[in-house]
Amino acid sequence: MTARTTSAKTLGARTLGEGARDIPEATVARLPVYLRALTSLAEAGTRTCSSEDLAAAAGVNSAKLRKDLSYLGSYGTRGVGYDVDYLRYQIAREIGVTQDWPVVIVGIGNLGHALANYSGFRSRGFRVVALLDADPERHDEVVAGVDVRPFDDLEQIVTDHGVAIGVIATPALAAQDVADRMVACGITSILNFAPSVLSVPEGVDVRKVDLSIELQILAYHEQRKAQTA
Amino acid sequence: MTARTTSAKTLGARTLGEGARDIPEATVARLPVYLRALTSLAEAGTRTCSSEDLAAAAGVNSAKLRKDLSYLGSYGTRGVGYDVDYLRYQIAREIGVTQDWPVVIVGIGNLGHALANYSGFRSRGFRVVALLDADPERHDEVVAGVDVRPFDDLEQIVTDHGVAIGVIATPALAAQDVADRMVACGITSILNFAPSVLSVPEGVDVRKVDLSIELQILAYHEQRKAQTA
DNA sequence: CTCGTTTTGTTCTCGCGTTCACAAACTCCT
DNA sequence: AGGAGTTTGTGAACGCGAGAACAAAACGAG
Repeated sequence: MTARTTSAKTLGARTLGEGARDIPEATVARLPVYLRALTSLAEAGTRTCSSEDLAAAAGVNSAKLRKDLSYLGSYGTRGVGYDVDYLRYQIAREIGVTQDWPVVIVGIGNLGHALANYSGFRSRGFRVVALLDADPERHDEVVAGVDVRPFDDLEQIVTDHGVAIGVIATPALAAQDVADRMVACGITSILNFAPSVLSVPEGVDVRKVDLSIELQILAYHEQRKAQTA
Repeated sequence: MTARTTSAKTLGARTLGEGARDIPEATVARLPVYLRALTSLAEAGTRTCSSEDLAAAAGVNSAKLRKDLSYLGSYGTRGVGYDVDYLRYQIAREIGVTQDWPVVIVGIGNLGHALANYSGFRSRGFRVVALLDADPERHDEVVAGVDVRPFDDLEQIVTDHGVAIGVIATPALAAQDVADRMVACGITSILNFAPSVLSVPEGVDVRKVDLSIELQILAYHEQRKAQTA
């Protein structure tokens, strides 16, 4: 009853006078893809594109794309298409990547290293303000220009920088403890790379990325292919 | 029309005399989670568990869990629950992780390192048989007990080891080329970590893991929280 | 100004996935 | 042996998302 992943249900009950549109979760998950496709088009010098073009670049159906964009508003021009830069800005604003998001990463193993160095974060407004690890031997290291600090500094860092998003890249056993500490400090969004199910209170969003699960899904389909062949 | 992610549609049209059950895609995605939960229960010494117990450990609704398991067969006992070891074996067999899956990883940057060292692969039957990189400077390195080899060795390795699954951990620009080469060598399942949309022919499964997209989804919800507050 | 062309925004329908609710089946106790 | 208590497996209802199809709107040619 506690563990809650990002769910559209709680967001549906929103009586906001202003924008008030609640975008379906499936659409939210695709907006970043559209954003990347638009960036790619802009870099190629394209000023305007049709929904067909953009859908092809994003790898989705054009009807689905138009419906997704319609949740944001009417940013296209019939008979013409979408202005690449304008649409890009609108999506970026809607997702929230026009602002700066301070992020802490806990667990500086192989994966933590990779995440800290990942350029895709910084380019989208995510700024790694701290790397934390429980192991004192790592506290001298400097990874990606940020030095590794003890896990107990979490609260200090979170309050100092106003961190709302935390990334867990620890072993499975430590993940729940880290999550609890994060929540206690005021973090309300967690990206969990540890292979464990997290329990968090209402109002905290958790997204899970599990590398081995993805491979297992592929293995299942691969096995099916082999059986019929 | 070419890019196809793992879809239940094509699997539905299957006239297999034997097991012939086509498991819904959503269920397939949860089976690895159940598998991990069962392993965890087994390590804790639990011999038997109810659907309620297992559902709690896996972080899902118990009704959903029971329905998911019912696609595999009737492996429980009413009034008692499920035998942990037995169910674990059945799920593992269904997914295909009882067998050995040779895997190649292309792109040995930070993420490639992390993937090569990830213990969760080996423990589930995935064996990294080769690490490939286009950069000649890396061909001397040994990562996770496997030495890095030139990308052109791909075909040789795939045929030698019967590799069916490939992992792409290259920059975005190289990803499509790598995918094309993989497909040409006979690889039919690709796990793509590069932030780009892959085009592959019918019959090849692609799963995408995009680190920055996950953060952007969290940012969207975080922004919504802040707006109403 | 009018007509034809292009492309968006939206409505409608269908299928999948989730959840509830309950009958069937098993155990244990008396 | 019989009944009370559990727990599974599944039928049915419901809601969300995908895709097709079309009407509304903009543009350009004549």
